[in-house]
Amino acid sequence: MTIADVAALAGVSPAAVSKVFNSTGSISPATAARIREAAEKLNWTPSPAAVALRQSKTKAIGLVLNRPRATLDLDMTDSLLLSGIETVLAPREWGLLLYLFDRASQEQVEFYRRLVTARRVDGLILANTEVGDPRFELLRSLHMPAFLIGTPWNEDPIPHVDSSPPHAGVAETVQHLLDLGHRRIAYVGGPPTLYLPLLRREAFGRSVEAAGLTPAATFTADHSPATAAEATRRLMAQDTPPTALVFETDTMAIGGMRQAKSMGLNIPRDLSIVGYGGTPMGEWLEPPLTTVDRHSFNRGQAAAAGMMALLGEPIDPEDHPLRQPELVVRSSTALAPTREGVPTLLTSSAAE
Amino acid sequence: MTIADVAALAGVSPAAVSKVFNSTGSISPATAARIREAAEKLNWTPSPAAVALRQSKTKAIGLVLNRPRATLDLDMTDSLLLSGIETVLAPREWGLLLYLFDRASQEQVEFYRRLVTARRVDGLILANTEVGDPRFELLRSLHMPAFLIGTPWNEDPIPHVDSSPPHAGVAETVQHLLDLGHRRIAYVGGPPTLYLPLLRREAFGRSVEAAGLTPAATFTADHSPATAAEATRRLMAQDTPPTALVFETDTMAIGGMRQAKSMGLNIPRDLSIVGYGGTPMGEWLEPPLTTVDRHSFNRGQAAAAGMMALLGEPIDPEDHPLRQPELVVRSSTALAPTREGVPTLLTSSAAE
DNA sequence: TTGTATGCGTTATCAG
DNA sequence: CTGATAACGCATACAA
Repeated sequence: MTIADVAALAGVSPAAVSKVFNSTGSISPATAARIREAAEKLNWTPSPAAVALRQSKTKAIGLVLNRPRATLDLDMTDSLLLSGIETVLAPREWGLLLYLFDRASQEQVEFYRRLVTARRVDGLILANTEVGDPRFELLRSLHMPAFLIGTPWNEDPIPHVDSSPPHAGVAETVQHLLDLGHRRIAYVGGPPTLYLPLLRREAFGRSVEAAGLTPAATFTADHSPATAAEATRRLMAQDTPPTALVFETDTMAIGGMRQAKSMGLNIPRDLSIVGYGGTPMGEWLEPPLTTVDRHSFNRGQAAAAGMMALLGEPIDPEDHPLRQPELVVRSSTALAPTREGVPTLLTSSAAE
Repeated sequence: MTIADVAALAGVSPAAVSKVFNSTGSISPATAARIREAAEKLNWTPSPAAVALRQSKTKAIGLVLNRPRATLDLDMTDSLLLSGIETVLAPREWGLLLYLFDRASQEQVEFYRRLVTARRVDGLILANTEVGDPRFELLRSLHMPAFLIGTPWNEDPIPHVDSSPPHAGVAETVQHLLDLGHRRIAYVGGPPTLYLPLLRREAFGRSVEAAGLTPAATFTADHSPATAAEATRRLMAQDTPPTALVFETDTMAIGGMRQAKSMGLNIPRDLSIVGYGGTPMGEWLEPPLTTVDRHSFNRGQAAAAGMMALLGEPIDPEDHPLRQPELVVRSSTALAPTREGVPTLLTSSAAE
């Protein structure tokens, strides 16, 4: 089934068929209809391979997900991202190629270089900005359109989509805890290589300082629940442990929550916990997790729309506006532990 | 950068280059080396578009995931599957296209028909067999190679990978509960449309009956945690509630666990809970979830290897053998509640 | 408004 | 063992 068959059936030239299907050139409505009908009858659709060869465009985009073994498997915001992207591409008949990059087993520059020379996609959607991330420049120098989900770590002009500020929700989180009377609020972050988490932790520090408190933070080697649990253990073993813990990700919060409970702490009575991300699982934890929902599905849609626009596809990114992250208050946060029956909330002086 | 450039640099014809890169025909080692060197220097790789056009092969496979809105977003075994597949394809330079099928918004036959006429992939990996599933025949009639993760509902010869039996782990689960002294074990299943879950529930019934007990089961409208929670509520509100609940999926178990706890039940003291699937999150729930780990990552690898073999790629599926599901006993299961201090385990007569 | 001719980058066939 | 040539299916420039 080729364009020639359709042309023959419609009694026209292949060129005419092509023009109709690309709404280029001009074809009389009558013959256009005849052509469409013929194509329909033959169940014909332009061959992506031929089109790709002819136009050097694949109508496919690639999504690169970093796969830090321990984390991707646990957090599901990536699934939502994926889902959102596919939802935008599919109706437009664009393909979505999935690439997993495993830092542990491959060299990054080489990885992207191969991706580019493979020429399977017209553009790449990236995520997980790192401090000093060389990918934006690299891809630009390789002439591969790229779109970032997140914010570049420098002034790089790479098109991207992210909430503004990127750490949106952190200040609200702190305020929420302050409102509940918490004065000893600790932050549990991961490694400082990922940029967005870094911004969040800085934002946390600013918010806490603005309230006249001294920020306390602990950092772990990765974002896995296991290391977050260990960090929690150490924090809570102190003489004057925090009354609230803010985790850099939901995955960490889950690990921390479990650790706290295994230490006999009641959440939220003895300790309030907040995550970040909005994993759907949060709602089903015990207690349900207070977190900042980043609306990953919508984020994926926005990114896909942005990428399509970047590639010249007729799409209005405004149709897929990014929803700002929002603090979702569930039951893992509550009034700070009282002292002699008086909620800290009502005392006039901060606990420290 | 085309094959011609490489040929020129190596001082040979394009055909020679092609032969070297496809290890077809015969080329003297000397010139072959020269050609490889030239290709390396020019950073050349065959254009997938041109190859696809010429050979009508895309070196890409598609993975179709059914997306029952509420479920995909919660359970992560799909992520693991994806990850496993990609891990096998990437090193061989095959692409992985992701397709999401949303039953609610599209007609299935039409969906697959489009997928086939689009000719973007050489084969399709399917999952989530349904009773009466028409896809295997459909794709066969459309001459699209398909590989199933799971088991066909009928005698369909579609190549597939699954544990044997498909419900492996269920009997072990029941035995585990019996060993703990449970006699009132209820099953919480989802809709009867999905075939593998159906097999599991049947296996549950058989195992329980074999122990001389009467199987009790409740079914919900979908596999979401919300409906599983509601089912749990009803089950536990009975006069003589079960002492153990077996859920059809981990996602359901999570919903059920939360519900039970909100009813004041202590898990596992008052109620034992078992899931199925092996979601990585299970380890971090409170208490950690006893479940049957299906090794989804490995399952994905096996499927990818099977699909590649089916498509004639030189790969030995034996290199990616399927690991059988295994019961992972964590803390959501324990001795059945005692009567007057005596564990049911030690009484000679069953509770009912 | 429509048709013709050409080339996109490869590989398979066949002749050398 | 190697090279010339045609064809894969389509879209574009240009001629009609």
